[in-house]
Amino acid sequence: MPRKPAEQTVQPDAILKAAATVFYRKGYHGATMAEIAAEVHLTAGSLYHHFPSKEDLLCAVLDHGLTQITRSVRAVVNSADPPAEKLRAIVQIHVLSEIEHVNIAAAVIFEGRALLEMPGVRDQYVRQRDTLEGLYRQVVEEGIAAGDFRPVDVGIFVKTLFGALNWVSLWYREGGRLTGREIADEIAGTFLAALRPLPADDTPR
Amino acid sequence: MPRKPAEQTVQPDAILKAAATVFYRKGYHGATMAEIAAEVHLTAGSLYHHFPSKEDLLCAVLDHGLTQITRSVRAVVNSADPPAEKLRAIVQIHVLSEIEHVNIAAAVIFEGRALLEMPGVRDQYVRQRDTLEGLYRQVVEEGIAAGDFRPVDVGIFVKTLFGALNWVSLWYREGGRLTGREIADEIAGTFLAALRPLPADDTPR
DNA sequence: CAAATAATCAAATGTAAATTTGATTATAGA
DNA sequence: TCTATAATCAAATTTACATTTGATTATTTG
Repeated sequence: MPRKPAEQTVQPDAILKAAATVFYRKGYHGATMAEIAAEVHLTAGSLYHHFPSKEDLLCAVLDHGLTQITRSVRAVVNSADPPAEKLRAIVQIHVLSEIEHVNIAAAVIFEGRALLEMPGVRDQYVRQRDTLEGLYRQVVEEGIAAGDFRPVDVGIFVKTLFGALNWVSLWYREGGRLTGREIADEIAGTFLAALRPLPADDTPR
Repeated sequence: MPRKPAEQTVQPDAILKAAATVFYRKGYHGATMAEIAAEVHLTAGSLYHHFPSKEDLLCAVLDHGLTQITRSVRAVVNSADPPAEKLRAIVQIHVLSEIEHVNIAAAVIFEGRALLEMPGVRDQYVRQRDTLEGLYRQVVEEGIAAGDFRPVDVGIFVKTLFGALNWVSLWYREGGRLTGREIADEIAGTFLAALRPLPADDTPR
C-alpha cells in the first residue's frame, strides 16, 4: 500500500524564513501571502498546504525565532563564565541573530504587536518573550550579587538593553561601517560600562 | 459675499492624535480609516475632508510628532547646561513624549517603516529623523570634547540610546511600578554611567 | 508499472477596507 | 434673513487581499 510520498519540494523552514523576511519588511498586515509565496517561488494558494493561515504562519515564525535565540542565550547563561562575559556573549548572540538569520529575530521583535490582537496565541508569545527577558535579568542580577556590577533597577535595565538590541535591526545595513560583531561589541561595551561599580570612595575625610 | 464659514467642528489636531493612537495600536496597515474616524466621532468618509488619504494622514502624524519632539530637544541642546544635564533632559523629553502625548511619538517610531514604501515621502521623514538624531549626537560629542564623557563610537551610541528610548513605548503601562519621570531618570542614569570617564590610572608602576 | 497522495497551480470566492459620490445640515458673513 | 460653503453622513464603488476549489503534476512505494 503506497503511502507517504514527496520529500518536501519546498521545506517548511524556507517558508518560515520567507515569511519572516516579508513580515519584517512590511509588517504583519502589510505582508501578503502572495509576496511570501513568491519569495519561495510558490503561489499564494500553495502556502495553504504548509500552513493553515497567515496567522498560523506568523505564530510559527515567532515561535521558531524565539525558541532559537532563547536556546542560545540559555546556554550562555548556564555557563560558568563571569557575568560580564555572559552579558557580552548574549549581546553578540542577540545582535548576530538579528543580522544573520536577519528576519526571524527581527520579525519576532516587531510583529509581537500584531499578535496581541489574537488572544489565544498571545499568551504563548508573551510567555516565551518573558522567558528570554528572564535570562537577561538573571545575568544582571548575578553580576550585582557578585559585586561585579553596580546595583541598578534590573527591570528597567533589561528593557533598556532589549530596546537597544532590537533597534539594531532597524538601522543595520550590510556592508556598513562596522560588522555585526563590531556593533555588538560596541553595544556590549556601553552596557558593561554602565554597570561598572562606582569607584570606591577612598577620599580621606 | 459670504465666505469662510464653520469654525472647524473637529480640529485637525484631534484627528492627528486619533490617527497616531490607532496607528500605534494596530500599525499603519492594520489601522482602518473607520477606526480612526470613530475615535473622533466621525465616519470614515468624513476624514477625507481633512486629509486626502490614509497615507497623507500618516505623513502628517509623523511630521507633527517629529517636529514637536525635535523642537523640544533643540531647545535643550542649545542651552548652556553641561552635557550630562542636557543628556538627562533629552531623555526626559523623549520618554515623556512617548508616554504623555503617547501616541504621536510612538507612532513616529514604528510606522517609519510603512513610509519607506512610499518613495517621495520617505526622504522628508528620513531627513527629519536624522536631524533629531543629530541633536543627540551633538550632545554626546560635546561631552566627549569637554572630557565629561569617555570617548565612544558616537554613531553606535546614539542608535543604542534611541533604541532604548523608543522601546519604552512598547512596555510602558499607565500605573506601573514607576512613573514616566522615574523611568526616564533610570534610563538616563544608565547611559550617563556608560559615559563616565574611565578612572584615571593612579596605580604606581 | 500503478495506485495513492503530496505539492502545486490557475482561477474562483468572499470580504474587509479605502476611497468616491451625492445628499443633508449647519454656520459665517452679507 | 439669505447664500455660499464647510462639515458631515449614508450608501455606493473599487480594490486588494485571504482563503477555497478543482484540476494537474510528481513522486513514493508496493
